Amino acid sequence: MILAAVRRIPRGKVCTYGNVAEVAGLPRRARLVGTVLRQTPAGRGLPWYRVINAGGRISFPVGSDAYARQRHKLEAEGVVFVGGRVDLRRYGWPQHEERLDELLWAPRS
DNA sequence: GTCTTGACTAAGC
DNA sequence: GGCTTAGCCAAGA
Repeated sequence: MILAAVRRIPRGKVCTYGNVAEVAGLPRRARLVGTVLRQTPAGRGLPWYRVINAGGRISFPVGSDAYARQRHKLEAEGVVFVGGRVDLRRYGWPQHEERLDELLWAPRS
C-alpha cells in the first residue's frame, strides 16, 4: 500500500512521509514509510525521491551522497529548493484535505 | 521476551 | 525559520 501511494505522487510534486502513510491508509505511520523505503531495493520506476519530511526537507544528511541524489532528481523535475527546503504549499501533494478524501475513496489505479 | 534505532511529527519555546 | 521534547511503532539486535 505504501509503495502504491508513493507511485501516485505526480511528477514535479513531493509528498511527506506522513501524507504517504495517510494516502496508504496507515495514519500515524510516517516512520514506517521511511522503513519501507529504506528496505526497498532500487525500486525501478518508484519515485521514492518525491518523499520528503514534514519540514519540506530531504531526510538525509546534507552533503551526503543520498542527499545529492534525491535533490538532483527533484530539481530535474522542476522542484525548487530555497534554503535547503521546498515550499510544500506549492509542491506538496496532495494539496488539500479535500483531495485526500477523494484519494482514499477512489479505487486504486 | 526487552531494548535500541530510526528516509518521522506535532507542539512548545 | 531553528532547537527540544514527547510520542510514535515496526525492525533489528
